[in-house]
Amino acid sequence: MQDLIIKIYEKLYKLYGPQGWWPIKNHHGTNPTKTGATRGYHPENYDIPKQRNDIFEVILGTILTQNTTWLQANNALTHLNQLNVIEPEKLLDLDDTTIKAAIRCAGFLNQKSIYLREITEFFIKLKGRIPTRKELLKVKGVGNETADSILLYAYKQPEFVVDAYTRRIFSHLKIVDERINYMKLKHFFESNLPSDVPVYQEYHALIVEHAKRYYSRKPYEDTILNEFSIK
DNA sequence: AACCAGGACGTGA
DNA sequence: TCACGTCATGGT
Repeated sequence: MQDLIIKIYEKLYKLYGPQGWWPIKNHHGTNPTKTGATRGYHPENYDIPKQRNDIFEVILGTILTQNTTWLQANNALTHLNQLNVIEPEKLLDLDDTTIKAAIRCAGFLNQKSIYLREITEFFIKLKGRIPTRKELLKVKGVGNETADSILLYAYKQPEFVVDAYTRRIFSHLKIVDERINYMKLKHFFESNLPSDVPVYQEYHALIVEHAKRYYSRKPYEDTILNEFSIK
């Protein structure tokens, strides 16, 4: 099984190459081969984010992209950037109406405006310390995937990120049950991979990239990974 | 015109 | 624990 999970990773990596997640606005690298590419990707640079505000920006992005496309989340981030509030203290100074107008394009503006405040207050209280997963899950608006995304992409901690695409692909290949819950699927990957941050970062990004192409609408016709299908 | 998008929360079995 | 409705905008 370990062999299978690694082989799928290698196949996807050869197909799409390094993805350069998580995109950062003020990073000017681009990856022109990406579908729907926006600026900010930094393939093969696993040292990003480093600055406090860049870490903060990744965290804002994890909230904003919940159940929406990255394009819309990125537009919301652009608006926040224009307001010069991709800095925790400044974001808290901004009134609710302005925040909602800025993030409106990412959907769920009422709850996300609350979530952004909650995670921002939490971030400030950390004073640079890396949060635990349990701490993150206590923050309103941070569920399993967002917590793992923050840990893996903002803080470079070896926490595998699972999303709807992950379950869709691997259950379609009959490797896992389609009703497997988040934590079991997460542990499935973590127990079948070396605990390596760049690998975790790339694997999740590659899954998203592959799923966007072949798993957005039924019937799923994945001829690329078909060779790995069990039975 | 329905369906989907890099989910989370509250509720009731 | 698990299933379900709700939250909202924008693209296909």
